[in-house]
Amino acid sequence: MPSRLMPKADIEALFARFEAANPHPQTELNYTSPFTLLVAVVLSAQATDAGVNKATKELFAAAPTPQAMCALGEEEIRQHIKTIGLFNTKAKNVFALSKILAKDYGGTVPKDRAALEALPGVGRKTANVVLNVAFGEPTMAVDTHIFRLANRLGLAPGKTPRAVEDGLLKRIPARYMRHAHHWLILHGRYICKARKPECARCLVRDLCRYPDKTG
DNA sequence: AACTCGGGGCA
DNA sequence: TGCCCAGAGTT
Repeated sequence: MPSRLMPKADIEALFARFEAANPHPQTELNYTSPFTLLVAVVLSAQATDAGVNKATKELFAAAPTPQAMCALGEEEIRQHIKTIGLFNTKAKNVFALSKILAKDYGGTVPKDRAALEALPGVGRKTANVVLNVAFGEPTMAVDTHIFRLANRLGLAPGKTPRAVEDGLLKRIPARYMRHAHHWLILHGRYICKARKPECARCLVRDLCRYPDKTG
């Protein structure tokens, strides 16, 4: 099996291109604060982004803070997110974590991995997104897109999300860590798709270590 | 590390 | 129908 590890120089070039093409990448998830970001990511688990975007727009208009979310109540939350997958569990989790944030953290989102991962519905991936996007910490959130791209491109091949996360942290230059998550996730969503990657439109095709390039 | 959970989207 | 999705929780 040929090495699929992308050379460091190529990784530099890859992110330089992403940065040139999209200097200020933004997630498509609808959020305006650490709290709404946290909830948006919790809701996005195993759900399509279009549905989550619509649901969060409604939900956050009604309740943009933990206190407001508590006042809204679990049943009302459920009604707002009824169009996305796993809405039952997610409504329960959003209500429960809002209560915890309101009671134990004065309505703020803790800038602390252990505290975040202790919240219902929040795992390592969600905690990393919040730490990176909301608080600017150098973490890499490995979701299905990032996991796929790390292996396809050869950025940090690995069998488990944690192995990929560690590899990405080591191999991505520090100055790109702040936006790497957004660049990769948008690339995975629209170009390097799971089913039919559109290599013909790919900005970094010549750097890619994916053996089955098409298009 | 592997399995379960549990809805909608899309081929 | 069958497989996938911007995962988390449990065993």
